[in-house]
Amino acid sequence: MRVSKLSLVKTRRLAPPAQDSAQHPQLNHLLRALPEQDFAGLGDHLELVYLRLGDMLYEPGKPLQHAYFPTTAIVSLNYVTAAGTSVETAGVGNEGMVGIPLFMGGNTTPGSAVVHTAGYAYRVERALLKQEFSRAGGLQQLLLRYTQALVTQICQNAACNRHHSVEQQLSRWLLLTMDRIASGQVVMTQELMANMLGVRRESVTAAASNLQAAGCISYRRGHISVLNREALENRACECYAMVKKELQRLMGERQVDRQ
Amino acid sequence: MRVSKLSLVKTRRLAPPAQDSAQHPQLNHLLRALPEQDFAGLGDHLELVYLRLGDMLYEPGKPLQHAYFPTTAIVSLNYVTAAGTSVETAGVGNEGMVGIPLFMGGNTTPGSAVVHTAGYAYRVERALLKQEFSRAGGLQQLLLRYTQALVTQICQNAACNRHHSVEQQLSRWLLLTMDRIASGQVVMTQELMANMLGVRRESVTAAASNLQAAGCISYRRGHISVLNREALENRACECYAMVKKELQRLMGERQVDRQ
DNA sequence: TCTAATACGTACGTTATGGCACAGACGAAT
DNA sequence: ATTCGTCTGTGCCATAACGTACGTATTAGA
Repeated sequence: MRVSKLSLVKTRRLAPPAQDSAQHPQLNHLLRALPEQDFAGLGDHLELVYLRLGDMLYEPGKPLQHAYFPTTAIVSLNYVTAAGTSVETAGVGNEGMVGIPLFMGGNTTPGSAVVHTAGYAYRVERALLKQEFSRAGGLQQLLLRYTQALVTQICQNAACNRHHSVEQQLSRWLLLTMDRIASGQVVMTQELMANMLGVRRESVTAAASNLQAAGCISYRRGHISVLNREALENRACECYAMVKKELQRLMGERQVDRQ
Repeated sequence: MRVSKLSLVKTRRLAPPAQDSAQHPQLNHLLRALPEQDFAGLGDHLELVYLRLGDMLYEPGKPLQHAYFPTTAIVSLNYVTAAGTSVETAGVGNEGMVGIPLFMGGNTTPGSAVVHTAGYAYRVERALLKQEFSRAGGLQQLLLRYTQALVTQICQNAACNRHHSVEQQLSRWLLLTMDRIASGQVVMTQELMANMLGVRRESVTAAASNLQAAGCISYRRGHISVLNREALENRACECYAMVKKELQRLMGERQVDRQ
């Protein structure tokens, strides 16, 4: 039985790089989009944390204590089946927030949230987030909008899992991940990518090999770079574009609606 | 290319049965769970409508005009891929509501909502729902909780699509559907079920045939009955139980939280 | 520089599902 | 009762992805 290794990641727990000073809440798109008066309630309580690869931000059934707004970290929302296999239902990077159930009222989920790209995030405590959310102001509107974008991503994943090939899915996943990082290089083993996609490691190897042969990407031992973005987009299914478009529509330049 | 026929359903558009009088908003679990003072704002504006098989309650990208609270109808939330294939991302029956994007702020979705079991629903107009939602009272809490339950269902579907067999998925789908109807009999062709699950009709035939041979169900031309529920649950993946449990946890007897 | 651990490549058989084609069976309407 | 449209059963082949096994390459650290 093939079992997810996500929760077993044994990794060099690198200390956070020294340049914390380069971090700023505005690097997170949600925090940046927040009108000043709404940000005020959170600002003082934002805590900068370094998230290491493999850190589990929340576990199935356990109450969440914080909401996280990633800046350079990327977090994967996972489901693990009874048989031990896993899938990523959605990814969260600097465009979003981890901890939706906090304000939805459930406090827990049957899924888990695991860091798949180490980096920084700002976090706030559960009680404060709930309090600010209940003010029914800009924060609430923004978070609800974001939730809808997240739901779109999850739906698209469900469709993608059913109908698209591993190569298409890998392409989609790479594009979505690249959009969340500044470096232009994904640092991740094929084994971990396979866990995200819920496929065999060998299938990822084959797909990556194809993509490299086609000149879309280049990779070496735990590092992937995109060489030709357009070509990669052509090999991906429409799911990438759909998710992107919907995120743009919901979170884009549009001001928070004052209704 | 195999294409979803959901939107092409050509069906005898049966007139609604005469016993409308048997309908009542309380048949919908959300409306029933609503505290009196919260229900008051909606009550007068609820409109009873009969939903016919194949009716599309909303289409990709088109603004929703109403929210629907099914009583005897069942609605399928679908995604259609670029290639024309489809999947159900979630189903909505008397336990829920169709039209989450109304209060999430997006007004539209990239998916669609199609009636898969004809029946009744109460609906309210978009503006009214938004207004009542923004009161930040019991209705808001209830709808947010329900949204989380729905998200759970979608996530579970995503995992299920990846890892479980057609037979397991058919079993899960049947159980979820049975829970939403009073008659104990699902009225639906295998072709439509195949569209829901995003698989071939022949795969459904094979799976249904197995389940019948095992004594779990019995079926004839467009009608399926469950003979042995426990046996069917054993053949389903854990996804059914997970979704059920989470719905119970979030929406169960618990009173709306007054925080 | 060597070694061990880790990551990636490849290969072979198995299986579930898909695509397609067509036959048989049912049931509603004439 | 017959007819015709619809639904279901079955068979055949193609293929994508899986399970497993093992070999090779790269990197970190001694």
